[in-house]
Amino acid sequence: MSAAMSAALELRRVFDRLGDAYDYSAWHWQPETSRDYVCISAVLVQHTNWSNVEQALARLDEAGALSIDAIHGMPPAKLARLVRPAGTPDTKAQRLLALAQLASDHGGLDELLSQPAEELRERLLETRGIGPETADAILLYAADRPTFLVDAYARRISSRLGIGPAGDRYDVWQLWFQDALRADAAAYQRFHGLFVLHGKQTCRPRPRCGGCCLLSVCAEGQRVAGAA
DNA sequence: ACCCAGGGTCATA
DNA sequence: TATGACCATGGG
Repeated sequence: MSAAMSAALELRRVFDRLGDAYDYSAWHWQPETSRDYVCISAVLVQHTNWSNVEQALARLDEAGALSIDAIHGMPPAKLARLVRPAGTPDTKAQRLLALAQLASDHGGLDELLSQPAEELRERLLETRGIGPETADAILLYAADRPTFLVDAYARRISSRLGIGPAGDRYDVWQLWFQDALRADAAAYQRFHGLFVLHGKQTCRPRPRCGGCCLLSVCAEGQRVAGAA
């Protein structure tokens, strides 16, 4: 059996178990989630706990600024005040403004997102503060394009299972996942959501093993007795 | 009082 | 190419 094939089988098993263990409906980026919400929260969640993002989103909502249009052209200091709970407020305000400007340049968010996937990804990556992961979050959840969203959990969980490529290059990991798992946007959304739901739980950089994770290895990286 | 978070950019070697 | 500093708030 080829390495790619066994990786695919292993990953399918992992997602089956995660799907049994976690309630995917609790995941916050659902198909019906608005595009504005996805785009804004994708920026806010950079290196940030989701609970902080929620606080920032609530403040934006109160201010009537939970949309790309409303953010466009807003004074940076004002926007920074609103997103402060998400951390690095000045940086994130700038990034949101850059994204809103990009949308405006293309006739609005819907028009921007309706471009072919490759062009859209290029435009996003040219935008200051939007790197590969944020771009793919927007592609996958706001534009509904099939792209594997690689995050710290996807890498960490896979590495601890003993699969996945060496190193941490985004494009390498993405190709590896996509080669192993050919799927549509809905499936890639689910893969990502399940990785995060699980990863938040127990997959710290330096694992402290309190109860074991639901995969075949515990958070310390040791095999769990009796696990499949 | 730590450690951590679903990144990205920039400076250095 | 690869590594480290920096951003900065809130939760465990």
